[in-house]
Amino acid sequence: MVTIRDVAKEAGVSVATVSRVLNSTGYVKEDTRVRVMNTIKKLNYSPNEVARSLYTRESRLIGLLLPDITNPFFPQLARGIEDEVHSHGFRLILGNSDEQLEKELTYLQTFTQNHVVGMITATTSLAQKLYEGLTFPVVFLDRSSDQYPSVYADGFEGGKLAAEEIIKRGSKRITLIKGPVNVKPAQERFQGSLSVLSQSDADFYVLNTNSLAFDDAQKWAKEIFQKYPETDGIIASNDIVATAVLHEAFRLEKSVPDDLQVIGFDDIPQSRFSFPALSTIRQPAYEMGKQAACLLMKCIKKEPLIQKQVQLPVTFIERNTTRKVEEHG
Amino acid sequence: MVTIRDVAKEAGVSVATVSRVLNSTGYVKEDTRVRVMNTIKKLNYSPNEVARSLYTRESRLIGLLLPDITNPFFPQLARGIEDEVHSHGFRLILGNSDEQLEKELTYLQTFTQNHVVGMITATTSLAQKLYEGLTFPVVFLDRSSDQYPSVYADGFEGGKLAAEEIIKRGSKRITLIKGPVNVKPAQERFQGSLSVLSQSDADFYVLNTNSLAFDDAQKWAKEIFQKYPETDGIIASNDIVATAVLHEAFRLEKSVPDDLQVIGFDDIPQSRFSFPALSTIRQPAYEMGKQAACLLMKCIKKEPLIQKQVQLPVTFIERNTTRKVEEHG
DNA sequence: TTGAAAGCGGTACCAG
DNA sequence: CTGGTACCGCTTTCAA
Repeated sequence: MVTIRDVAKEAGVSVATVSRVLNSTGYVKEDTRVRVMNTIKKLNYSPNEVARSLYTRESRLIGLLLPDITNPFFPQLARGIEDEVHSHGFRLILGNSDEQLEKELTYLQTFTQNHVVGMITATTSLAQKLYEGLTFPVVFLDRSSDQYPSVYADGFEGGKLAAEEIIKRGSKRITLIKGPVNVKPAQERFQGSLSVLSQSDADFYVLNTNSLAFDDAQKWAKEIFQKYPETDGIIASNDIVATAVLHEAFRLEKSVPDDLQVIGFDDIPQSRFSFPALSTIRQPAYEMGKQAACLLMKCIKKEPLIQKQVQLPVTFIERNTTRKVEEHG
Repeated sequence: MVTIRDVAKEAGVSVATVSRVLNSTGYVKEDTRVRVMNTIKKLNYSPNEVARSLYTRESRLIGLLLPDITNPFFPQLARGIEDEVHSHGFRLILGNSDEQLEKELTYLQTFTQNHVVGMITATTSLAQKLYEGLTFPVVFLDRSSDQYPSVYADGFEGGKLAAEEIIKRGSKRITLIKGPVNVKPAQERFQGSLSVLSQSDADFYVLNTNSLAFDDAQKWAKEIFQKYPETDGIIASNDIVATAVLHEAFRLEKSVPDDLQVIGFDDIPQSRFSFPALSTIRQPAYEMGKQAACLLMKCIKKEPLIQKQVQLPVTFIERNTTRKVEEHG
């Protein structure tokens, strides 16, 4: 491995000088700068980030904590983040928390030990105080925080939108699936939908659930049609759950959207592929990731934050699990 | 930040001793070991990985290079890897290459500069010589290599299987979509299918393509039905492409699987959600990730490799885009 | 069984 | 403008 000392010797200068040209700090005569640059190229030298990091107490690494990369919503976030930070010369350490406090702690420690310059977290942590001792900036993604900069979609509005659209399209006996209590975005949507439903003249039934996984959702789906067979509209916690509902409806030979409307949440890439193609409330995942990364970049560069909270709009994506409504009906 | 010196002072020993208890190396009297452990806990000390890494020239980081985390096949790989390496105390630095040589190089440098202990790559790099100068072990995933340990599914066999199944189920005029030439696994499948088709009595048409993205695939799909409208069986490069084909078939009101059979490749999670549910050749992605990580762990621990090449079997997943065949027909 | 001290490969202060 | 050198926090000889 070629070190800064090798370069210095070869170029006939001191390590201090090499360091200066490397970082473009202090004064270096143009001649020597060029000479050093050449030896660097000649020796194919690239500075040891670890050594640099030890002294400066900062790496070029950024921690990214996600609930589960296998959930199709998160790769989009991750990619938005990567594209942004990569262009600033930063790289990502990735962790999956599975919404478990213990794993989250593990990664917080990893990030600290490796001198990350900042982190982005999209995981639960009802206990925000976990983040208090940290020596680097934190951005919350997909969930809001009063204390920390955060980027999130307007879940409450999304929930309202879902309820409004399903009512507007004629459902009268609506099932509202309440997501896990510890998943904050799911609760916000739930509250949004609830606020609309409670003021509407539709009957509705709230189903408590404790996960957003497909296999679990299949059970909820069965339960819904058993307990509330006359339901003609289902607002699901997310697109995965909605898809499970769709499957069960198909199995029971319910006609979607004529007898039953279904609305999801997220607009994950595969939602357009389901049958019927899923109507859903879209969160701009890639954009959210990108914005979170931008916010973090600003924190790192100590630039003032114009706004700490970035709330991105959600939109209703009309596909085929909801009925058409005549605009001038 | 509390350092090893703080612990040493507090415990009334030298830093050398603290280091010894930290790493369980050398002799330490039980009394002092306990005392040191207690102060560590009391001070909530956790060693600085960067400093450690500088001296040992090894971090606890592993590089993971993927083509694109947004492609649903890869999160599964990533998760398999993460679960395995996490249990050994390692963490991941994640990079997307987009199959671009330049980005790949960037990450190779990042990994080197950060002293990763090893890396797993699932990206193209026709230029395997890129990896030759590396000072840490490399495992190839989803593609095979003669020189490096690698984990991959049997693409050639998978291609054969797809062709056999579609023929067995009655397609006579088959379209074979040839994936991008620089994506090796796609080419292996292609060759596998080709070998079967060329020996069968089916007519077939080969469509050249240069990407595996959905939006591009929609164009190929249109092209297929234009150029070869009488086709009654399509073997797609992967599930994404197959889904695009399905969409176009639906638009043209082709009846699947009665008039047209479609087979995909990968069995990404959403394939069961498509309509009709996609028949496909399954690659055990999570398992592949896990195996690759195991292999890397062995390389890192310098344990002998029983086998350098791990080839995992592919299986035909029969769903609804292929016809049923009576077993004793 | 323990401690002193020499690095690991950079950065940055201070002197010249 | 340039060089010498003291760190950054940890590991590992070598002596005691």
